[in-house]
Amino acid sequence: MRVLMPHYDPKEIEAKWNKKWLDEKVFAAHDDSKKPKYYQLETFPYPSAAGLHMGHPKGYTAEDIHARYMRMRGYEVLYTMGWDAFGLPTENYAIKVGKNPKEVALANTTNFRRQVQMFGFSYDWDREVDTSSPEYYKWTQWLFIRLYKKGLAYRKDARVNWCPKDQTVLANEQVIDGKCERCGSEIEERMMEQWFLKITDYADRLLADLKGIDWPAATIKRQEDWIGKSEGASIKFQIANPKSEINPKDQTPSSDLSIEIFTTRPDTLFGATYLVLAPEHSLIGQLKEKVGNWDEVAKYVEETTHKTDRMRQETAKEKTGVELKGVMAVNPATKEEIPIWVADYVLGSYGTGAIMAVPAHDERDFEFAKKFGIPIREVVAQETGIKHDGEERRDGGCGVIFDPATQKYAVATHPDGLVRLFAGGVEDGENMKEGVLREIAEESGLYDFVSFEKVRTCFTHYHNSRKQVYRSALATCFLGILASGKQKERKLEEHEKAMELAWMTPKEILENWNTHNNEHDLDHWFIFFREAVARAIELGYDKASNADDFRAEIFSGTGVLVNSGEFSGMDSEKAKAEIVKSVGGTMRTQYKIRDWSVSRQRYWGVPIPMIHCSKCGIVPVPESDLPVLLPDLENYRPQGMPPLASSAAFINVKCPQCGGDAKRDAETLDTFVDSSWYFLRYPDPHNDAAIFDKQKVAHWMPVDLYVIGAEHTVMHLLYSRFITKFLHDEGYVQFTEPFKKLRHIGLIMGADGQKMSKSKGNVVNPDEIVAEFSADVMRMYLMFLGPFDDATPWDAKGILGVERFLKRFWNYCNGAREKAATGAPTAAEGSPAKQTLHRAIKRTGEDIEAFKFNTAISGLMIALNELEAAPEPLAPGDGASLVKLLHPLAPHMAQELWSLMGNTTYLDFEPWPEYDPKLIVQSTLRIAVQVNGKTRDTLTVAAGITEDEAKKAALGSAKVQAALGGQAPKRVIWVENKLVNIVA
RNA sequence: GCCCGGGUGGCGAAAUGGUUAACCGCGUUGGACUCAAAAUCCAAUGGUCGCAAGGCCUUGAGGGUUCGACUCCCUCCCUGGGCACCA
Repeated sequence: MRVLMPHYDPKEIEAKWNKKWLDEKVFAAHDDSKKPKYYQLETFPYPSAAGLHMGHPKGYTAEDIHARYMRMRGYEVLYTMGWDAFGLPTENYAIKVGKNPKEVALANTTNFRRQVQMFGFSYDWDREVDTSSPEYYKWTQWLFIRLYKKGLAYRKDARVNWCPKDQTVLANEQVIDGKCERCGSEIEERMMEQWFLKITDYADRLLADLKGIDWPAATIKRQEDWIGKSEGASIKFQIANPKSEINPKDQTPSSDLSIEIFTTRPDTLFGATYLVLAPEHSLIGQLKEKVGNWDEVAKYVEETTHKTDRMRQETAKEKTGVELKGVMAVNPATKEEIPIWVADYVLGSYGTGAIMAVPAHDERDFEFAKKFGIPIREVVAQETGIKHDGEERRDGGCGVIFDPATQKYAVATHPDGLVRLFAGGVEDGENMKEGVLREIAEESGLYDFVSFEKVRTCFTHYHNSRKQVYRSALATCFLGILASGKQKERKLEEHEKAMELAWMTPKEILENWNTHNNEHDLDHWFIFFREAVARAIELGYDKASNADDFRAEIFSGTGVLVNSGEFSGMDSEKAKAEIVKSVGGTMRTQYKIRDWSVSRQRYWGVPIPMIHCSKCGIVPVPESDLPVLLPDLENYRPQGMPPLASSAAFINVKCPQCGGDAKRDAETLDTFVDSSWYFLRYPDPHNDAAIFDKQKVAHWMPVDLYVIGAEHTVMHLLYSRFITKFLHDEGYVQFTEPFKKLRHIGLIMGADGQKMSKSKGNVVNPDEIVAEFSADVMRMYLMFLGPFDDATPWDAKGILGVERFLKRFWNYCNGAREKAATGAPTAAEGSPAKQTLHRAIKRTGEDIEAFKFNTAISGLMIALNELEAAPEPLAPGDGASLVKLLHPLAPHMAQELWSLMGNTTYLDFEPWPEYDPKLIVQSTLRIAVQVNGKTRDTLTVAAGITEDEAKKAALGSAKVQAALGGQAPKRVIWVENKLVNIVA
């Protein structure tokens, strides 16, 4: 008898179930459900004219799998869709096709809705939101007014990023490499009065609350970097009365003028040899009368402030600046007068716009000081070697001697074949330089130098092997340039008798001492020598060595203070607070994050609900008058001024406060404001009396799982966190973090491994794939391609494997059902087929929870392969379990199979099958037998074998004996249920 | 320059200290069915030497730790992404 199997027709099946799911509102989330809640959020799309790109269905499929799985696990799942419909691309597209943005947006969302419904995503469609609808943006405006009333929305004249093509201002985050994120035009900078949101007030909390949320570590780090917390100090430098007589007419007392700087390294204060003001610094103007070279300064300020950040960055390699001649500042630690410069390597927008420059310990200051010949004073000695208890202190120094005549360096050679620098301790009554000169003369006889100058200081820990003591020393290195080869008679101590003077190239020297430095005793010599060679090259004496191999490097780490008055000898970290205190400075925390610029001079956005009155100033629109509707405009194109300004009907209004003539704000809000709170609306999407019902939000929030593209790691997430904290402070929500768990979607690349883009011609259209295969096949293939958060290329052939699997799955399930109906025997308790099923139950559930969809699918493929090979089909109940496993991944087929089994329910509310741990345990095990870590045999043994039995069996293996070759085992290692390793 | 990922067959990838690394799938080769093709099914498929049995080699390169390393540590190379004068 031939069984007539139902034909698998995905088009029909998918259309049928998609319609039923929608019509019967199967996935409506019930506020009053007794089940535990689970809120799943996915980035609501920006509905572009191009329709879904591959990234959308990839992320949405993962969420849908998870949502359906959670429903089967007994959760009441809130899972929704909405549209981030305001924004520039829609407006630009509308301009291009000569239509109204509203019309374009409607067509786009309609197309997006059709597409996502085609995939069968299990959304609660009654909760759909659209940021461009007045019902939604009424509350965006309300939120803005609340922020304003708390002083968190304010206007300031600011340098803004202006996109000449889009005719609008962009947030810093929307400028990529100096170009507009959207259209790629080169950004200009303009001064303009703008609305800002004071996110900086929340910087500390935005940083602190990153602890304890389940987000990818890299995303947390990027948020931390963006917030950019620095602990430091601000210190005032008094301006001294001019020393010179450049401008004798200037009688203003200058003692009350001071420059406040911010530094993270107050420990280096004694090394501050000049100050730098940013070109924007207000003090520059105040000093006009005192500055001797005002014209030059003014010209520099003019030039640099008109440079955009982009242009500053492009010329960043070369430092520029002008000294304010005739004005000096007083270093509060050394009381020394130091020059003041204006230079654009200091940013006006960070800290106080002024710095103390410490060229010895800051890369940028070093570069600048070298270029302009400003003194470099070392105040931190690098610590080298390994610290030991009971060290004795003995300071000393060493010399690197260069002979220009032979282009070689002098070192001391010893019978042990190693080389050392000439070095020694300082004796009473000597300073460091004298001591080192004396030691060199005694040890090498050399004394006739053109120059002998200090190179670098280190604080070193070492072991004196001759005296068997641990020592620490402040060690100073000098570079001596030989004038002549004249030598005095050497005066060597007993232990130095074998020492010889040798001349070598740097390469030879480094090769010789690098080999025996096991205690790190000579780390400082290594630093000294490299630095001395770099100096010799720089001074023009050493012409043979390669400047790239020996580049002068400043030390910017922490260490032991030197040349720092009473603080000398202290640990630089510990000295920070004390130095700040001693000069009357204050410890202070600084952030990189800037306030959020939200004004946009475009049409297609939320009108800013503010009124400008000539009498009352800025007055918010009364909440009862919200929403301020976006008017329909004939000409909405930007023309350098906001489009709304051209509409007299919109712009002219009576002041709500005084009743006089006033004007509405003509700008619209950045779309990131729209999307910074949409997740709070889904729990109560149709509320007309409030932004949301507190109870409903308290019930559903926070979001349990948010799946989002990795491109949103900074802006959207930071803004959403900010708004959440604000609403918390206002008493609207009781949590402070909106998203408990976050997962990122890896890109789907083109077949060529490149990002999909129209210009590369490697774009794959989801509509076409679904038409050619089916929604279920496409869902499964998107998940099967690779790990969810990895970028993986789309392989047009690979999808065939998934299609074959689903067809086989269909045939197997129907075949098994019909065979069982004929009364044929089915897989019994304990049979291999039954074991296969239970292993699959375990694996599928675990992998879905861990977002390992590729291995979940692979596991089901393995299971199907085994089931097809099994002699008997699964019994009907077990077949039902198998169908349930498929359901989250390919819901249309699973639901159809479920229905063919005679069920009338929806699988989403059927319980996920439980696996029986007893069925998963194997009765026999395969144990690896290794000899010296190489597997030589495998044994099949009964489960629960003891260590002794296993070892005995392993040693009895002929292969093992052959591999041992007669050697007696030294040791036998047993790893339970896994292997025996015989070490011979 | 700095900070994160990543490098495994012809391809997408599994395995994150333990059963001779490569599961699952794509592709390829051979076979069955067919007049033929598609579809489907069966078998083979890391490299290398060998008629074979079998041996040797293999997770970017080199070192190290370990009884045992794709997995942990160090150095380097390549690659994707982020930040980039933030004092």
